[in-house]
Amino acid sequence: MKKLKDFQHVILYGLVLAMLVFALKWMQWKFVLVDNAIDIYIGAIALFFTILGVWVASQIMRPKVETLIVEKEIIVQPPETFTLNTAELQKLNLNNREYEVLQLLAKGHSNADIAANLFLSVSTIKTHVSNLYFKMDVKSRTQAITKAKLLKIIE
Amino acid sequence: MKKLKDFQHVILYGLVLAMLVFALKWMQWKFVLVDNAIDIYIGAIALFFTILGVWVASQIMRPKVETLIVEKEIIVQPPETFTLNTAELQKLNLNNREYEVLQLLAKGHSNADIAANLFLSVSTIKTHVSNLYFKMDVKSRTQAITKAKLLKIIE
DNA sequence: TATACTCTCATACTTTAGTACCAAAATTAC
DNA sequence: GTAATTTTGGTACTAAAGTATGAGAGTATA
Repeated sequence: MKKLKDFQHVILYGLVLAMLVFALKWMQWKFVLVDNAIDIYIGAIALFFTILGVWVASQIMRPKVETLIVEKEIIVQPPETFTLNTAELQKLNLNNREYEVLQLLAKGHSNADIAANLFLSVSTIKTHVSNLYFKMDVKSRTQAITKAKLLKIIE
Repeated sequence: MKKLKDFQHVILYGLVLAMLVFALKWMQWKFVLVDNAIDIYIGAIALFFTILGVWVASQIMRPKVETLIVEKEIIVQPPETFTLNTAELQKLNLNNREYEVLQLLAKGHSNADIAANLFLSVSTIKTHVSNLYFKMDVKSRTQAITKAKLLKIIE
């Protein structure tokens, strides 16, 4: 995908070449080229066109693209990095139901809410909650929530 | 800081040039150059040396360096920062005592505990707690804790 | 089969939490 | 100083939480 700019140099070069040929022709008419000087003449032509070639090359050549990677720090809020502390959870030795109840408890639900949610009676929830407190060594639901969050056994 | 490799091309070019001058000299001896053909001859020389110049330049010249900056994003984890959401706290319009009570509440204390802690009667705590619930639009201490932590108005 | 454990539910009771309403100091703002 | 707000405290009541105890049904497990 060469651009027009590249071709402009070629056209320019072509014009310069034509002008030089014309100049040469003119010189032939004006001055009699000495045979012995033909080598110098040819050499001058060669030198001139070589320099011209170099110049053309310098204009045409594609620039080399150097990729510079700049590291940019962006602070990202960790997307809820909650890692369940299974070790602590195992220590408490809660059964499935008790753990379920604990999770609902921590969400701010009442015993009645939890009972409705799990399709159980309030009595059952009370039993689970009491056992939960005993195992967690707490005396109220607020303490249970605080401790559970501290131990990272619930979100 | 040109390398030896760059000079090799110059040397090569010099050799080619010498060879061509020699070839030209030889041609002058072998064939009689027709005067009329001098233009074509000169043109050929010019064309050849131009191409040679371009080639040599392309080999020697340092390419133009265009720097392309690519930003690479690096994710940085912020180190566990609790930032009090003062905006949300102001919205709730809690007074000092209510906020104090809320903080103790969230630690799992009972009304009696809070009363003892602040040297107040349980009645006062109850009043504060009730007002607190009204302002926070909750119906129990567990909900208050959950909401307070969600809004980041307490640690 | 017996045992241990889980899960369920109930009754009776005590304690705590929460609501409603009132009111008196203390502090702050106009 | 007066008004508004905060802080305090009380009584009376209802609702919910929590304890203690017992017990039946189901499920693993030795």
